[in-house]
Amino acid sequence: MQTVRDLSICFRRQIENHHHLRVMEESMSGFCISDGRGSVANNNNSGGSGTKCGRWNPTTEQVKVLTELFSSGLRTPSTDQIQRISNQLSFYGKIESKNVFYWFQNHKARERQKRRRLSFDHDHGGGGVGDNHSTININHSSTQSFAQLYSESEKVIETLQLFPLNSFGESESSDKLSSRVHANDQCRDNNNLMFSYTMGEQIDHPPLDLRLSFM
Amino acid sequence: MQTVRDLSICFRRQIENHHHLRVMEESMSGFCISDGRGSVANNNNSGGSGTKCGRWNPTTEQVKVLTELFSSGLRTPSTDQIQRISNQLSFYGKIESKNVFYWFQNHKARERQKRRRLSFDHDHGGGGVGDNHSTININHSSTQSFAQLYSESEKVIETLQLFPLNSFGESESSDKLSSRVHANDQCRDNNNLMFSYTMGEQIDHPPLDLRLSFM
DNA sequence: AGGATATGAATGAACG
DNA sequence: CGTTCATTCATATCCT
Repeated sequence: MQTVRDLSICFRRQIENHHHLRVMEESMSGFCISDGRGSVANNNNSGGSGTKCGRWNPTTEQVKVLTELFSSGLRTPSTDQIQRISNQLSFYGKIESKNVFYWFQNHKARERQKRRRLSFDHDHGGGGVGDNHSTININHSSTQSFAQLYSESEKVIETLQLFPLNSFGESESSDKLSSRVHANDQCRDNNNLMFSYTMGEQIDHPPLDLRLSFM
Repeated sequence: MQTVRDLSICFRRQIENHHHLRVMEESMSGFCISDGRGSVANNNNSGGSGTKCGRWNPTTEQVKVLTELFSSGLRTPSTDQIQRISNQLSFYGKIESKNVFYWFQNHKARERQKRRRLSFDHDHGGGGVGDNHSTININHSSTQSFAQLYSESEKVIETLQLFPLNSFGESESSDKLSSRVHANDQCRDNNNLMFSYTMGEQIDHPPLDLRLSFM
């Protein structure tokens, strides 16, 4: 399943077909604190499915669908959408809605991170001209409408994908950054007096009167 | 209008080549479920070397106490309580009141979110294990005694006026240690349960309805 | 074998 | 309060 890695970078690049297939059959439920690293390496072929447990291991089909959705512009599915997607994907193997949730969360974050890194490099490398427009930045947060589209005609999705559908007139106005709390006082530790217990092991409990200290 | 977020990110992205310090304080207290963030436990204080302090990293003891409080029924501590709790927990390591505030916010929110997802998953995937479908509800499973105490002190939960109050001018100010006004019911924040989620439409959806073949 | 990378999962912090 | 972002941890997988 090394496809995933590459997929994330390009938009809609066709997933490399893998040999194989192999429906999944896991059915292990919930958690299964894998006893140790040694657990099965399960280096099966690309199927990548039947992992032991403990962590969802998406099927190639699942990844494929998710990726396509993502490249279609879906970035932050609503709870409702997550559910639907999850239901759909459960066909290919075990999956929970939270998996879908995390998947999008991670995917989005990592894409952003990547881009950030790139622009960062550019900033230091060249004249700072924003020449890297290679990214579309679909920032339409209107996931709701998307839900509609999604559930009805997938054709429209394509539209979304084509362009932001949102004027760029929006100014950044990054002057504000007021930030209410904003932990500005960082690194203020080391005023904790006395030794730190945590080292060796359990300390008794020191001030545990919390509960009793109600007013 | 991205505000602080966009700006702050660029600065943090550097501290990462760190390659795990993974202290792994062995032996701790009995078991280490390693809730996500593993068990870095305190990397703050005690050494002060890293001073990485970008973000609060709760010690196991802190988490433990917070969790107990939560399971006792405390969900939205008042500023006052936050203060107290923070003070108490500072014994175990660096902590600020805002951390406590956020902790409860997050924990509460995630509890709900999880519950929501679970119900969904069960409704459609698992074959209807429990219904437990709506109306959240606090799970006072353990430490009932605390619940008792807190239910009295809970006072008006809605007093959650944002915390800024970093001014620790006065000390504990345990002046009125008996302002137990009324033992009002604490669980007033668990009455939401929105998301109607129309049952009718999403039911089956043969697994491949996602027709993403648009491209 | 072991390091590097990819990525699932979790969570602190913050926004609207 | 519900969401979203950023960061970190834990693994699985890949690569040398």
